[in-house]
Amino acid sequence: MKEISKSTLKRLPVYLSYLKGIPADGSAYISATALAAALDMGEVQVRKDLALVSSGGRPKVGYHRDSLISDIEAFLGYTNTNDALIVGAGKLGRALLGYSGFAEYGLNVLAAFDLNDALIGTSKSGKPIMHMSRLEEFCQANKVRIGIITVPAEYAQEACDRLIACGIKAIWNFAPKHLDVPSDILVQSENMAASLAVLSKHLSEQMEKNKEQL
Amino acid sequence: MKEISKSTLKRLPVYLSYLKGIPADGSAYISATALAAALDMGEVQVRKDLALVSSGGRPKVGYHRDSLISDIEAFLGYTNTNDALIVGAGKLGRALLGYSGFAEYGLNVLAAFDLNDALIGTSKSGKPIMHMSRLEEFCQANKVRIGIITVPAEYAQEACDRLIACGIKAIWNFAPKHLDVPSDILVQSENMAASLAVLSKHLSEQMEKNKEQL
DNA sequence: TAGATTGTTAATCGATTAACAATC
DNA sequence: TAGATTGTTAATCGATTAACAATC
Repeated sequence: MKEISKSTLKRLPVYLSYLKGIPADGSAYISATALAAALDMGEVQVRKDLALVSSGGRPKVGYHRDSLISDIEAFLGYTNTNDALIVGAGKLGRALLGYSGFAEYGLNVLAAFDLNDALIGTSKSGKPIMHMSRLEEFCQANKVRIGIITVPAEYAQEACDRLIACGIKAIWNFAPKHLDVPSDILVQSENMAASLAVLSKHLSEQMEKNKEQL
Repeated sequence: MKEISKSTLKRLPVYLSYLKGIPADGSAYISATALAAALDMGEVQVRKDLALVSSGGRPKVGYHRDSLISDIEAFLGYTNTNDALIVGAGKLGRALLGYSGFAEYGLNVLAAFDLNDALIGTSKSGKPIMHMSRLEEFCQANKVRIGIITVPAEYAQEACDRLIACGIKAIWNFAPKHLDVPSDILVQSENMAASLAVLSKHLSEQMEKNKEQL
């Protein structure tokens, strides 16, 4: 199989969610051209991306929608479920703990952990919030492969180190902090600050443009 | 001023948060080299990024930390505060409504809106949750410039259209859905599915490697 | 057959990296 | 002065786009 670029990897779930959202009463087939038009993307780019994960494309017809969905899901590894736990049961941590939509991506969040005794117990979602002291024990009892970090920035590295010591191989980091990890561990940082920078710059540029027009 | 690339724009907040986290009792100066080392980045890249937003770099000394922070903030437009509102007061919407850390990025979330009467009132954060029918009125009374969408995917386009009709120029979209907007409106999508794809692929690749070793 | 579509090969573009000159 | 650092110019790399051949 050809190497896949990170940009392609990030576009695949976009295709996937669009494909899943198509009403079932329509055609069973969809072309890369149609996908590109619906998502405002270059059609060559879409075609190339799809070619990397599926060989089901037929000239004049396109891709069979359901097969394409399966191919993308298989490629992304959504078919094996990944058990995860959350470190930090603050607002964001609890929101993620209660979010049921992750199952669609093969992500199964088992529990959240926190130092604050007031939070320990069961959340509204029915999933347990446990004390940090039970983290190691829990990891050994369950095959947890993903750690989600939603603690304040100053505790993020510590949380990260403990997760790695527990044998976790991939970290989804929501703390605005760079994490130092061994090279075999993947850190995926959800960089809200970066998004805000893009928004903020757009608005300040627009304000400048308005000034110029006066 | 030179054109700035989107990749640079997204790295600037990373530098910013690192700079802010440096204890004040250390040196007042920091070099691009040191920044690069701390954040695991290329030092030429950091130097080039910083040169775009600040001219305070001095050979052998580096940048004055506080001035560099100011320069980055000014460049990103964090000095003007942007008023924002949230559409969708579900778990994620309420988590964002209650998050106090956005002020640091010049983002001021005023209120959340929802169709569900049970949610209307005041959230724990002290900020109001209002009925969607009052959206237009609220936008006219306040200078809202950013709309944050946290509704389910199927309502996202509708929410987006209403926000644009209210005069909003930038949208931060948490719904897993592509939004169609006029060209002068900026949509920044927080693509959690993309992050999950990266995590999932990493784990499935690692599993394959383990198999090969048998 | 003609036309829509796929998939591939070549060209372009943009961003990163390397090399180096300038400065304190 | 020597060395650390900045900032710039040139080379490389990777991803996107364009052109085109293949297919049903």
